[in-house]
Amino acid sequence: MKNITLKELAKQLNLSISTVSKAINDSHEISNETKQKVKELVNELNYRPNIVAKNLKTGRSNTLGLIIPFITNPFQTQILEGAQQAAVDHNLNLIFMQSSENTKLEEEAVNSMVQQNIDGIIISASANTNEQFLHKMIKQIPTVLVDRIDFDVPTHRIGVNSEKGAFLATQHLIEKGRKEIVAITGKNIGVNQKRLSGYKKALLANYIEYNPANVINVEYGQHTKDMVKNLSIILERKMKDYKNPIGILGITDTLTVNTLGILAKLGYRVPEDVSVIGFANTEYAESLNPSLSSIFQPANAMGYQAVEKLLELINHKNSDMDDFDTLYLETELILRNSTSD
Amino acid sequence: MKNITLKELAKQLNLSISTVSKAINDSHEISNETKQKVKELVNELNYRPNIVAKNLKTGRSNTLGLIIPFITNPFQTQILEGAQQAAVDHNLNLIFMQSSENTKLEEEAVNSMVQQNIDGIIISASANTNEQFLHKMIKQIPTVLVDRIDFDVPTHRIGVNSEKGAFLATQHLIEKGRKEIVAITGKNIGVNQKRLSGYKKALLANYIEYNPANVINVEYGQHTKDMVKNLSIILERKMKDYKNPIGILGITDTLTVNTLGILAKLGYRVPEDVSVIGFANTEYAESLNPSLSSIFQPANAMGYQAVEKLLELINHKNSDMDDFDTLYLETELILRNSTSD
DNA sequence: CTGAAAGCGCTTACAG
DNA sequence: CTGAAAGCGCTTACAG
Repeated sequence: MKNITLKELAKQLNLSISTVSKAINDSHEISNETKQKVKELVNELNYRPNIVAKNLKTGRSNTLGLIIPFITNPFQTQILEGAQQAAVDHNLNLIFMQSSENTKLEEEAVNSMVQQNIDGIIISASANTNEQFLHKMIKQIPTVLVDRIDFDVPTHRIGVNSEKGAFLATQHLIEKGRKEIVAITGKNIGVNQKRLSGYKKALLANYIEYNPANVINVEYGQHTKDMVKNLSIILERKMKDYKNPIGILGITDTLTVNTLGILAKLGYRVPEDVSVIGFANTEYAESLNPSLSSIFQPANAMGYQAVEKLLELINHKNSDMDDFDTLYLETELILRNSTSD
Repeated sequence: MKNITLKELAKQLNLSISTVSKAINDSHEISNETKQKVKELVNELNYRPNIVAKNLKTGRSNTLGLIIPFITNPFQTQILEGAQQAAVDHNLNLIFMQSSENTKLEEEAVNSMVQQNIDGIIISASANTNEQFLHKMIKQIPTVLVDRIDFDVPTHRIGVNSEKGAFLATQHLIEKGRKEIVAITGKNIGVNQKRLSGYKKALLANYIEYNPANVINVEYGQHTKDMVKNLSIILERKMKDYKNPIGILGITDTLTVNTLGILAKLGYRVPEDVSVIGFANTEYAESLNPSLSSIFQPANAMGYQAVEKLLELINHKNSDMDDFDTLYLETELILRNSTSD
């Protein structure tokens, strides 16, 4: 089954390749009559232009890249889903790579994508990424930051209004009469700052003094298992020092859901002893133990808009832009059993 | 920042383009001395071959496609993860599309991928796909079936030993003294047959008569919400007819996890009244309500091997093969609280 | 309105 | 061992 090419069409129609090409692309230079004839044959033979050849000619690959820490993280899966949808809508391909929260793998992912002539990259930076690296990356290839955007770099950034989400969640814990409000964060994640700031502001607004001992900072390394073990040890040690009832704010999906599992193992009752709320986008929140109150983030929309912002960047590659957008999408508080007693 | 090309290298080295190309590809025709010089400049200028041009020349896109029903389904995410890893390891790109369990979208996905000169496709067929469609697809483009493989089509298929998994899980429920063993399946999913067969064989092995009323068949359509509602109504109606304690076998991730949520809402105690085990790959099994016993499937390995089988197919495109492999990877029973009382 | 020609960046028979 | 030439399938200035 040989592929039909312009050459073949031209031959059958007794026209030149250029004319056929223009007819297919609806150029104004071509007569309607010719266009008509060409299109008929295109349909009859089911001609499909060779996109690789087109790409070579136009110098683009029509492919975008997405780099995220863990595809199996449901929140990040949703970012991917949104980005993929946007790619389809814009007739582009999307490939993704995982950094596994490892800066070295992350760098390799960027290099590999650059090497493949990817048109641009959307990145949710891994836990220990430094700004230096992102600066370098942005010079190499059009880049948009997504979700983990607390970096001072000259490009578009699409995130979530984490501060407000954290504020509302903390406020909710306080209203539920929690004597101690604990925040669980992952070391060096680009979302901590804003979320902690929301947490602190809520304390302030309720005349509660901020206590650094109430912020638990977990190594957020390569293996979730190690992280869970660490968190487990820390929680076991610290929980008894806190005044009951306790309220916990989880800073990421992974931290929040695993906190539930750990508390169950340690024998704490949720929400009676400890109520838990966190940034969590899992579809399964309803089936968790207990069903989990969460700050829902529009991950899907974030992925989608990141693609659109990236396209803006790619299309204005040459005109030097120096005003970049930072979008903060709104979160939503979804209350379930883990905070209702 | 203009890209370095072979032409540029050739000019700087006072060599022809062909020689440079051959030197870079380590052709035996080229002297070591020349290779040396070329490679030095390659490193110095950080030359990266234009993959698009290479693809045009070789007639391949070096891109594979994966079509799955729902990327947000953790099990399918793992298939994607494995496939992506394999793609990276083989220096290929992977793109994916979602069918949303909709045969029309599925067909569009295939068309779109074919149009883009994808080298081959891995597909986990959506719930109502008919064999006819797959036969047609296989003629168009190298195709490998993954996970949902109960179709009689001439190509490689990579699945899981579902029958054995279902057998062991059912056996486990029986050993736990469950008076009634209920299976929850989704209508027209390509994995039902084998799993139900394992279920039936376990009954048989324990001298329990198979009762069709114990197989709940849910519409497995586009929206999970609708599915949950349906299942909820059916369970509410049927559960009281069954003899306690009941054992439930869930045929998919989605069905199993949602069954837990529904039972909780209906006020059934798990595992006291109803114990639940199912095919489920969620990372969060530990944190479910209660922690979920499951038949773990090597989804990741399935995705990985599907890519390798697809490459076999692509590389032997011309030699007509007529013996195709069907691989059944082994499952693993992981027991947690939802079946332990 | 149509077509001949150049070129995107590479590979690979073929000649020398 | 090196190089000139053709060609992958397309687009697009340019000429007529």
